[in-house]
Amino acid sequence: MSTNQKISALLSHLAAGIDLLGKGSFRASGHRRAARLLNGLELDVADIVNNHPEDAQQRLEQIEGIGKGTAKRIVEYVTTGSLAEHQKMLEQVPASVIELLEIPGLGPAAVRTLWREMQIESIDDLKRQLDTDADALASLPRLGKASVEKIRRAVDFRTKTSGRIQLGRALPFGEQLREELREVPGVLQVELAGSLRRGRDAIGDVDLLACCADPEALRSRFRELPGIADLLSDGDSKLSARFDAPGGGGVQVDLRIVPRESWGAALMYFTGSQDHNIAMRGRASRRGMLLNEYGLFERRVAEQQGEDEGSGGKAEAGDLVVGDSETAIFEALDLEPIPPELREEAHGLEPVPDDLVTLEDIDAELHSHTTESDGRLELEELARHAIELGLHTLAITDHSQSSALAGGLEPDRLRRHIDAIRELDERIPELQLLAGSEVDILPDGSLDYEDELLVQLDVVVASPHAALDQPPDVATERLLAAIRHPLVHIVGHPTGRIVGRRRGLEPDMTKLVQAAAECDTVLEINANPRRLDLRDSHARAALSAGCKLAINTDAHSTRHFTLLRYGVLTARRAGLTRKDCINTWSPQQLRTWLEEKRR
DNA sequence: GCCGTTTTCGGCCCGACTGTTTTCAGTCG
Repeated sequence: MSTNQKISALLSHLAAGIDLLGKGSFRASGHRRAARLLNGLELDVADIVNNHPEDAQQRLEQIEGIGKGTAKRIVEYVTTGSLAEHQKMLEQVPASVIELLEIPGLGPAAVRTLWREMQIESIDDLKRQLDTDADALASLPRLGKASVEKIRRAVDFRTKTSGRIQLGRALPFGEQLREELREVPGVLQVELAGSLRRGRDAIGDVDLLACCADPEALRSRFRELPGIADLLSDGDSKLSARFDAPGGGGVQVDLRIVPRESWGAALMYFTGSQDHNIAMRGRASRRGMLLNEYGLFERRVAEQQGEDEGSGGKAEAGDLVVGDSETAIFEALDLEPIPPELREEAHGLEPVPDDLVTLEDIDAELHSHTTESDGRLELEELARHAIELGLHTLAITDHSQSSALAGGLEPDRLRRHIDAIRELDERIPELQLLAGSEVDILPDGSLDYEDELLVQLDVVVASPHAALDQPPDVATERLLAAIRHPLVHIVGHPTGRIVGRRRGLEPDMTKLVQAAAECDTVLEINANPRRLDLRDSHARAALSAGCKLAINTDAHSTRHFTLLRYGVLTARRAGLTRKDCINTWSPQQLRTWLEEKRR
């Protein structure tokens, strides 16, 4: 974890403690806001504190959203390694009590009651109480039989699933539900919303938005969807259920039914992010308008009755300006439409480059495997498939010798493989076939083949595969060595993380992206949804340092080519444009770069 | 906690749904 992330986690935790102690919910949400901001911040606050010890506090306060309090806490954490206020909070609230807030349906008030009235201090305590004497729980103030059953189901659900779901599983699942609902007679629109629409690498639940001439037909179809396990709420405009997700585990799905005239406002509202919505509302407000999930309205100040007169009325919605289309709302607020992927705090309401990369722009795959190492397809099958997909360039990059389990090639076998690739390239003029290798970056930063062999390859993708739990400073040097190696073109899945499973390397990204920009070495966004590595925030940092990026599927089979869209979503979240994405280049432009990079 | 062409103090997104109440608090997104 970077320092930013560590402080962010501490502030979130502190916020939860403040909530439980009842010490002001606005203070708590202020901490949460600062935590979110730090998490998405490109620059490293530790650098600011270390490089400018005399005026670090003032420099930090320059950052929008960081005030005196947070600046002070950042300095304290970087210089001492802890936060006194957080320690003090932990003396009053056990960490295991804070964990209870992770159970859906349990908020600060309920957790406080469980803790104070029944000495329930952990999820295990809660499970035990549910098993032995659930009635005692039901007798607590503002609880009851129905609430307790809800909590029981939520606790069971939690033990079955591990939090967020990878985008690669959630998106096809959400799309399938969307198609089922689109078949309901009278349906006008059904769309995915939430973090799924924004293309985040992992999502907490699936949000669906619909409008329909016959809402009851839609509601009853939803209640009967295959895989539904538990209907959580069942109102006129909002239904919510837990589903058994494909491949085990479960996922919560929310369906909201909105009036047609509010479609755009509702889609915008439920797509988020929260920070984006707040920024949009703020912009509307400054322009004398009011934005909510029903539309963009003229703002009218309500006349106050009686004694309150003169104390300033509450703003309320006047005439509808626009509501049925997202684009129209952006335009009414003098903004170019912002695609869902960029509706995050890191992007703000900045203009969007008009050549933001799209799936259709990608014409080259620069990282793929054949049966020669651990791929499923023979060389020629793979090449033919690439042609069917309309690619003009395919790099064959089988594993190097150290990846023994993946059938990595010893030097002699690689030499023969290069010959086979070149021979095939001659035979199929419609595809530019590149002879490459995915060379292991060994733990010490050296590469898995001698330069004499590497130089014979058209393209070298260097990737870390082992020792992925190295300390950050060792990982930084290891990856820097690969980035600076004159024969390396691309660094593949640079951190080796697996979404939600393996943290992977945690190098100093600022140093890596600077070096990559200087050496003209390309960093990969590995499109496999298990990886999505570089992740969005790292890719954004790379772009602002002036790096070029590749989006590769790392294909081991035909199915893997379909994963490209996840890489593109991640790239768009970082703001990647066509010109900075080498997979969009022409065959000649690519060939020229590959050769000139080595001069 | 943060912020300021409505404010340096007093606001902070706000509506739907549920369950426990008997008019509303808590939770969620």
